[in-house]
Amino acid sequence: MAERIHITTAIFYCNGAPHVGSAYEALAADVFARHQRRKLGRENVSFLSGTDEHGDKIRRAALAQGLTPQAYTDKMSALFDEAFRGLGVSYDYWVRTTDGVHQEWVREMLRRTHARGDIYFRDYEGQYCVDCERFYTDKELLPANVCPVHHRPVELISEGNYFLRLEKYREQVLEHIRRNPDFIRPERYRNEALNMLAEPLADLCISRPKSRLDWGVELPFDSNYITYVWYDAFWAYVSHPASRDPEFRDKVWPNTEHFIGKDILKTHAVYWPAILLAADWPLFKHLNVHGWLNFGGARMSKSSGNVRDPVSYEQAFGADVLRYFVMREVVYGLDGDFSEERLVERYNAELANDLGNLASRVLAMAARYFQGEITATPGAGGEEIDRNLCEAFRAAPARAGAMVDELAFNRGLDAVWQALDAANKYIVATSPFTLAKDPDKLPRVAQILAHLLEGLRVIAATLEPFMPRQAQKILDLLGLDEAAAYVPFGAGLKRGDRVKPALALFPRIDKKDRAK
RNA sequence: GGCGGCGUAGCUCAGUUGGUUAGAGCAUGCGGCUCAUAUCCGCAGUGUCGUAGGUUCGACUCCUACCGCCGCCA
Repeated sequence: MAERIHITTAIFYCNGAPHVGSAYEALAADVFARHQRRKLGRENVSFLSGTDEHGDKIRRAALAQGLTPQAYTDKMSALFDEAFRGLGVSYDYWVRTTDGVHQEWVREMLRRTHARGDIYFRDYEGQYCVDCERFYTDKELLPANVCPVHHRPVELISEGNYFLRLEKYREQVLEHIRRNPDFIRPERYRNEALNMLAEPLADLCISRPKSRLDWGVELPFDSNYITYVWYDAFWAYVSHPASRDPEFRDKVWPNTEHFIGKDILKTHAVYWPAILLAADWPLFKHLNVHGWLNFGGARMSKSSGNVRDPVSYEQAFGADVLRYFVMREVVYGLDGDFSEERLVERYNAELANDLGNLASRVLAMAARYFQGEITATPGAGGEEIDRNLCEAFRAAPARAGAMVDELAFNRGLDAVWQALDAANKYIVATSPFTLAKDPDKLPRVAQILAHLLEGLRVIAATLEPFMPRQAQKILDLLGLDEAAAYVPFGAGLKRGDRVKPALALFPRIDKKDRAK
């Protein structure tokens, strides 16, 4: 029986519009998910994303626009959903933390954890920052009791609250990370997590009194309180699929791949595992941590004003071009730089000249010399140069797939481009356009084109996770349906198949045009 | 203050357990082809591999110190 896996992005806190940074995370998870579906079968992969909609920041953002929190989050969640769908992000679940199924699930987990004795009540006094929605110790604060993140004064608040016994699970989480070297990847973040778990942990406050904040999930064991936003949000990874499928907990959840940004490493490497264990849930498989997407060298953030709207890039270049660029340019786990100039450079050199032009010249020759008909057997080459080319086409998908499994998206694309290079060199070396002038040599030309067309087919199939629409366009040009498109090299196109005339898949971008 | 990372060709970066004249892509110059989106192919480069020491027959790779940039924790 095939393995079933679960893939998640972070649940986006929707107090502002989505930007290229959040799109990057969704795109990385989507490329991974699409690849896994090809590998494991559509029905064995569930891919989840959604919005985190509770908490004080949301409530205040809503008020600022004269909306109720619910009306505000309806609007914002739809905005995220539309932006991601427009980029081709293919999640199976779009979870909102304000929906009924989710809230009931959170209450059930609270009940369960409380019954196990891992949630307790005590009085607490501390310096509270409304923007961070958390308490600070005195030494964490800047002079004059100012929040180190927002540089705004904190408030001294005294209240009773519910706490989760974090320290109780610290050793267990630590041990799990030690025994599973790739639990948190890349390794640099694993080391940081081990550091965080090296010292005793203060228990985690998971409630807020309704008198102060009522926009959240009510505690099942005390109606005067709601749960703190993080406790609620984590369970969004679980609530819907677990409510739908009783086998989810044991058969699917342990194979979960979380995609998160490095800013929320601590919550996902320390709090979330403890929350799971306290609720008697197993741990997930991997925490896949990515870096920042900078813009022109500067950190992209709302305060610096260089936040870029992913939709504007989608309109300018197309979703697939944006997807290709961020996956090719950024090393997963490290910070990357988003620059429009780099994007145009890569577009022209790699998409237009290498990929687009290869498709164009091969299809043009097939149309010109054989009216689009394949009159030789693809993949069954006689000469050494043919066998070498076919080997390149066989190796590329395997290599690319292995790289995506390891989150090395840029190297996966590099593997595909090695096959493209081999194809372009093969054309020059065999010169089918010269052979075609001699009618006796047309059988050889047919053989050359058959290999190239089948190679193009494999390349399109391999690129599908990265550029789903353009890949489909190439497969359409080759006249293939879904069943024939995603098979190993040599098993796709057959003698007698017909392909369509060439067209420019990626028209070159003139830099001068874009400058104005 | 503690822990960790990075510093390689003009630009962006590869260099997997130390082993022959240190690589790729982009950009630049020259040549070839004409099927193709003025595309493709070939050739040509340039480097005190952050600095100074050390270990070794041999160091971009290991060790120490320092300089610069950055991250996490406190």
